[in-house]
Amino acid sequence: MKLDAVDVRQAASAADIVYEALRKAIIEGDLAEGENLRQDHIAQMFNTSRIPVREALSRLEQHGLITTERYKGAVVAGLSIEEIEEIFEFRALIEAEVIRLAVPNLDRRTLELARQHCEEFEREENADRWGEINRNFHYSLYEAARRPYYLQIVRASLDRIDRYLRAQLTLTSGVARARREHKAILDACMARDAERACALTRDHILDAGRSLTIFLREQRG
Amino acid sequence: MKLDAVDVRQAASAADIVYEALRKAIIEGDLAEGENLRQDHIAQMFNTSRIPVREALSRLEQHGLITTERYKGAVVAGLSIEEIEEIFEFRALIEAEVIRLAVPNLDRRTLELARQHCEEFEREENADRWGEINRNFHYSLYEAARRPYYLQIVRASLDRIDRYLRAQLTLTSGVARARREHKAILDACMARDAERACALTRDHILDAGRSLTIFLREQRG
DNA sequence: CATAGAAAGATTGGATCCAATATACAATCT
DNA sequence: AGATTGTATATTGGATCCAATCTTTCTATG
Repeated sequence: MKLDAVDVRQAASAADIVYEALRKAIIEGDLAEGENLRQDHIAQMFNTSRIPVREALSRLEQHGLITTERYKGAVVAGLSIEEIEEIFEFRALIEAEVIRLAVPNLDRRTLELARQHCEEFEREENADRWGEINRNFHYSLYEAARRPYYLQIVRASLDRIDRYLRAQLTLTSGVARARREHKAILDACMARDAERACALTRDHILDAGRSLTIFLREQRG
Repeated sequence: MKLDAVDVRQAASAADIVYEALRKAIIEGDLAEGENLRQDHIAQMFNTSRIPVREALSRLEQHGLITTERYKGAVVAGLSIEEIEEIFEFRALIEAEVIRLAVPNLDRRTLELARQHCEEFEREENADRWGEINRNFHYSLYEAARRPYYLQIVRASLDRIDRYLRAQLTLTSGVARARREHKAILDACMARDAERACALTRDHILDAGRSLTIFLREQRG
């Protein structure tokens, strides 16, 4: 018998589907911050009842992507500049450490994959895809750290600020710098220089954070 | 008009109450790992319907305190020794950094509060209370870092391993060492020595982790 | 006796219904 | 007119009901 068996136990529930769709929409900035999320409205969009929607909203709230008030409903969470700064600082700490732990475990295959993502990020001209490719590049390296708990936290913290990071890439012409920095990080990884990869990752994130907050301070007044 | 107004908006919903109760029970080890959590059963215990229970369970799952399988239900999550080691390593990284950031902001009042928690931890003989006092001591210092996002992560990661930490304190006579280490950390804070407080906190957590994993390896075979 | 398969019971996921609360707006009073 | 109260509507939180799935038990059969 030849077929791609999938684990039925993890088939997506309605709540899973709604959650993933909303998460993606918020991360990619398709839902503006402050926008109301009406249970009924969303339920109709997905051809389901409000129950799975409520579960999805509950999960989003736990991850800080929306805020809810009793009897008032959910709105897409916005972050103050201070909060954004804090999350970038946090990411710099964690992701630098993750890279340090990853370098000794990098094999030829993983490095080749990372190189491909890096090149794709260099070539890609469609700004809408930068966020995703950027994520793929970093994750392909992070995986080698073999630290599922760290990675879960990294993912959650990246989710919170991904919208802003995408804005930073497109609106402040941060791509050019990101491209250079990615190459430098990849180089350090290929040279098995954990300390250098760690320091470069840290600076990469802090640079992006600084550039973003400068931009936001101008924009928000 | 003279009355103590409370903000009605943050009155607890049924789901909040169930969530907090289950969280506490899991953290404190009153619910054994692997134990089934039947929606109906819990609903009856709290005199409510299954809907708020389901929301509470969903939140617990997001925080990793339980695992659920579709149509099968929820069980209290257990951690492998490797997972426990990873979380301790992670905590050492974060909490050390938090203390470093906190020290410059420590005022007389905060230090006095921390000193009281420290003394309480020294005096307390009831092992059931060590976990909570330990938490209070560390948190009273961490607050001064003024990093809400970091603290949220710290809380979540501590929640995951609190059961085991409590076991470590009582079963491996880790209290004596914890008491010494707390005093050393407090001393460093009072001396405004951020680097020393940082290093001591790091060692404090790694020590506890090592002691715990040794114990668990014996116990679990 | 062991085992495959069917039937029954238990449990979860989702839909629908009801109650509690918030918001918007009209009515009333000064 | 402006402020205040009452009312209608919209929306959420929770209860109840139904369908899908899992688990257990029972039975027939070799």
